[in-house]
Amino acid sequence: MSDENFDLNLFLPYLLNQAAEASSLEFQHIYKDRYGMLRTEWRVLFHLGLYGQLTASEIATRANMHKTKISRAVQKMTERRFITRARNDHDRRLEHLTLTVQGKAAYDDLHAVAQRYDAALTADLTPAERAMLRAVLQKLSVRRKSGFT
Amino acid sequence: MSDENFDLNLFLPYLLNQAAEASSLEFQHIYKDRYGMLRTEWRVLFHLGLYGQLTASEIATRANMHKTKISRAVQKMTERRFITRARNDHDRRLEHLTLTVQGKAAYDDLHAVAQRYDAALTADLTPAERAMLRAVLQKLSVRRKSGFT
DNA sequence: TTGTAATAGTTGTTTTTGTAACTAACAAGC
DNA sequence: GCTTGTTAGTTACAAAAACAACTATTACAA
Repeated sequence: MSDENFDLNLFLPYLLNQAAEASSLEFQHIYKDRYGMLRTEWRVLFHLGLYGQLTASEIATRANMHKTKISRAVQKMTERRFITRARNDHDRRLEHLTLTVQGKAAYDDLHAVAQRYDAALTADLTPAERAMLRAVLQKLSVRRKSGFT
Repeated sequence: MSDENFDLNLFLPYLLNQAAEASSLEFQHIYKDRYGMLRTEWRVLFHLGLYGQLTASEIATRANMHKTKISRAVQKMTERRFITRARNDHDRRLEHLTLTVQGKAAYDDLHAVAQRYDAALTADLTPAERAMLRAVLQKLSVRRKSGFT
């Protein structure tokens, strides 16, 4: 139609979304089936597993998720004994989150899966391609403060 | 923690999601602000704009979206006079969708924005990097029939 | 102090999505 | 003709996300 050079599959935001969805699909099934987790919950689990004790806000900032999402995820994961919460005595607004033994076990399990999963996804890429891909994606992940028209 | 080599920002599904979200953000504001469209609606618009007359199922297949999403998007866009529907006389289950003049205008506008937007996103990539990125993302976009554990 | 603003986190309400069940139309075998 | 199965699309209900308003606590300045 109007421009033969433009194809929806070449529009980066669209293409990225397709790739993100497709590549998340199987992994999503795994954490859902094994632990009944939602995407947000899985992310919280990994943040705590990888980076240790964090507050809800810290996770929200690191993961670019709204605090209400974190709040509800933490609530559910606390009920299910994956997380323990501890008030900070010096600033009682803060709550430090940590994985329980059970939470750590779930994390270790999914962490191992994630590594293998990632390896499988990138199996047919050259090391150079892998490195480039990650570098470019990191760049694209930076939230630009708008100014586009 | 357990493996120093594994960082959440190196886990491809996560990284892809971050990049997809970040890179969609500004564009999302544009089609939402200008035409009150949702992501699904924007996608339908582009499919019809780029590929001409299609049925709902065809769009669903091409865009990897569930037919209920398409159905609702089409309904809203018909109300707003962006799309016209026409029954197929030979198979009255089918409905051919076409953009109205207004729909075409919206498409043309957003299409131009998309091109500039894409260019801006990839401005600091070399041509080789751009080509490689798109090729890899296309590969990753293919729905694999599970079989992972 | 005390009043104002800022931050952490929660709760309530509205949108949007996901899933399953449904209607209508066609196809193919008997 | 009649079943039985399949496909296109819609609708209804449940799950999840987005958004705004809220409480509680701290910071800080008049």
